[in-house]
Amino acid sequence: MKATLRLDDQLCFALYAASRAMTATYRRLLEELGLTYPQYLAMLVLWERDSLTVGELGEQLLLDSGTLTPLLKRLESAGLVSRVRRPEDERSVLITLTDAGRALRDKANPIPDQLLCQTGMAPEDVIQLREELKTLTARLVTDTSNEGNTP
Amino acid sequence: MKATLRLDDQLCFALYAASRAMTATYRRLLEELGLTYPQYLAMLVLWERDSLTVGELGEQLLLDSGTLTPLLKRLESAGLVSRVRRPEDERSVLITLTDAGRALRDKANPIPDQLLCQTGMAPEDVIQLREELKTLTARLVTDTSNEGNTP
DNA sequence: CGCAATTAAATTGTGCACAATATATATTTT
DNA sequence: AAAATATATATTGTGCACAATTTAATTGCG
Repeated sequence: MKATLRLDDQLCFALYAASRAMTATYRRLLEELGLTYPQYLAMLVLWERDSLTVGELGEQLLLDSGTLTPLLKRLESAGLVSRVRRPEDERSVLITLTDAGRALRDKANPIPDQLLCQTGMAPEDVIQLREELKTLTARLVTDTSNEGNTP
Repeated sequence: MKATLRLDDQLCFALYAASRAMTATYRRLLEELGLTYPQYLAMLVLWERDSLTVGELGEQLLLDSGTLTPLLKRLESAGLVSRVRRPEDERSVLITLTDAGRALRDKANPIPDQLLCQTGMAPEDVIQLREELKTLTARLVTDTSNEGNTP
């Protein structure tokens, strides 16, 4: 059977709509932390392992310096991270949490549960969907016809 | 069990990464049509039902005029659609395909199958994932704590 | 060593998303 | 009918994404 051009049939649109709805949900949760959703993702990575280079952060988030540099400058302006050139290799920039950045983690702690609640899904269903999405991402990213892609 | 702050555990990030990977895949497919991915979505709606107002288009795509107006102006510059005020209500703007816009559908026809191929997924699995995502979107959007959201 | 090639970030430019506001037209109320 | 209200789109401003280019530092090679 041939796939159609109907909007309703497109996996891509279901994905795109869900991703935007999810970001909108986070926007409200993150408002009081003063973070945007992509900034929150960067903070998640830093809370797990502090002092990463821009490149290492980008590897986790699948984002390049064109996106991360201005985002990290905003986090720096907000007093949450510091950006310093690595002495042993001045090409890379180390991103390190400030005390305020580390402290923000406490305010972020309830967010994952709040979000789970908003999805109205059973935790095991969330896990299954999440893993399906990871598989899909891996297939789309590693596809050979994808060579030369960002980042 | 408590949900964690680990990036790897987040449904939101799996969704965000998958959506961006999907868009990147489309970017290559759409290059020869001269369309961006959101422009392609708008064209999908118009190919299904021509002559829609900006608002009706936004209802389908869950986008507001702040996003659509400039996008549609670019489609107009590309000669694919026309934008004219509705005579019976000059507040709304009718978006109508040009001959070139209608003709572009032929070039778009193979795309859904090409994409299905790139996902490496069985069609029935794609359908199931798509419907799960629609359910999730509906839950996130209709959530009462979501009132006052865009659009 | 000296220089080409490589690597890491930053910069520039385009196109979304989306909040907030403005503008213009239509409808309702008084 | 005039004023108030509502509706539809457009505009403005911020913050991503991402391609392409630039800048600066490091590595490799002859």
